Amino acid sequence: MSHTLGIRQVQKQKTRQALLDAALGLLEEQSLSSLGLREVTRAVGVAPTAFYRHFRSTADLGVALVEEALGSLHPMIRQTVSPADSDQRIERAVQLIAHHVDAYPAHVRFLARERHGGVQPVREAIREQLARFAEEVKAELAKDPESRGWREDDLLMLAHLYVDQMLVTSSLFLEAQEAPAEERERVTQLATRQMRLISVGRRHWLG
Amino acid sequence: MSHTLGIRQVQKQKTRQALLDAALGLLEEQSLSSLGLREVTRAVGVAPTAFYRHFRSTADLGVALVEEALGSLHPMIRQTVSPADSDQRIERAVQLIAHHVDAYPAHVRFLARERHGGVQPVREAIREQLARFAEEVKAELAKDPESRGWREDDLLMLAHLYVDQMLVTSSLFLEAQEAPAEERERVTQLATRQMRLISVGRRHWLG
DNA sequence: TGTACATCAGTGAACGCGCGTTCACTGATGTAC
DNA sequence: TGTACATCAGTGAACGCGCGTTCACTGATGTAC
Repeated sequence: MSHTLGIRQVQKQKTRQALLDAALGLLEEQSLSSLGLREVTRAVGVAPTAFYRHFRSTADLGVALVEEALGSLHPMIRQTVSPADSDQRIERAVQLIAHHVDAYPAHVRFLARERHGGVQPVREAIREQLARFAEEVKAELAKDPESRGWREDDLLMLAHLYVDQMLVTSSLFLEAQEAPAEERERVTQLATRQMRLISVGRRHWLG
Repeated sequence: MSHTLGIRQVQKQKTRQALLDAALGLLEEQSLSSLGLREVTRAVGVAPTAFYRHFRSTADLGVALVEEALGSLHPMIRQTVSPADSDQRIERAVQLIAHHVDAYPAHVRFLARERHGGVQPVREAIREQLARFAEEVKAELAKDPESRGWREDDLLMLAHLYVDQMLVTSSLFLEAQEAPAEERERVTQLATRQMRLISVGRRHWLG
């Protein structure tokens, strides 16, 4: 006996998703703190007042976008960082990032923009998600034999370094999105070597 | 025979600076893309139309703020990164960053916010300044005996890694600005160890 | 199955408000002689 | 030094416009019997 949503619920979810999609599109060229509620409803084709049936404010919508952009990414990150030969793991990670930026450029741009943006609840939501990523990366790194003898806080420090580096790399791919393949390859090489340098540091960290 | 500015020029510069200062203050709690021209002039106490005597638009004012925030920092960076014992250099850099964030928190916040913000000319201005920093850091690193045998593009890759790491560290100090000394010390330790790990990677990069 | 009532997603008019920009202006400062 | 004119930073009124929010509403969907 499966629980199906009623017609009303289904339609409501559709409208909500349309508002999120429209907002994300509009945010390619501005920040959340200047996004207008009427702008969003106009893009969807509903009355301005319909907005309030789904979100309290554009800040509230922003928090929902953070969940949409990062919530489903945890399993992927875990798998990407799971133990393997160092160079393999790095190649895997860089490919994952390149692919993800290609598939969801607007989400990536939104995160880069609002991580330090003008809307406090959204900054906070992103900060929380990134902290979760760091914890998850730490847990995977801890499985490596290489991590024997490491202090807990040093492992977390390293995990944050990797997470930040992934975000830097995402921004680079995003900027190179419209560029010729040659430029994109240059970014791939740069990102790979930066990750490698960090991994070399990791290998020689103790003693 | 020194050239002194006339009364008119001096007064104009004062008003211009007041506009920049007021804007920077208002930007602590919002992004440039939502900053209003009238908001700024109201904070200064001049008529809205006076704004146009100094800037074409708030985007134009933003570009001026980038220059103010980063333009004078080049000599300091150069000196901080100039050759020295690795641990000394890292300590110097972290102290410089902590001190700079304390002295100019609004400028630092502005840069973090607008680096990926919604105003294209401002993003571009920040990008250019950061590329200059990376080139300057690269030039200092090249002086180290440790850099023998390094390819030019690997040196620049490393320089970018250090510059990005400085920005990450600035954001951490900014978030910890109101926090107790204990938390600030924790940030100092974290930043120091991250820089050290990168430096260890550098030392073992070749071979 | 049919009926009577409740729910609630989306509507549309209305509001007061602050916005960016235009324009002709004023009066202190600067300059030429 | 004094006079006559030019410059130009800042003014203040006016404009049309889009904003967020309120409110009572409509009519399709849901529920109880």
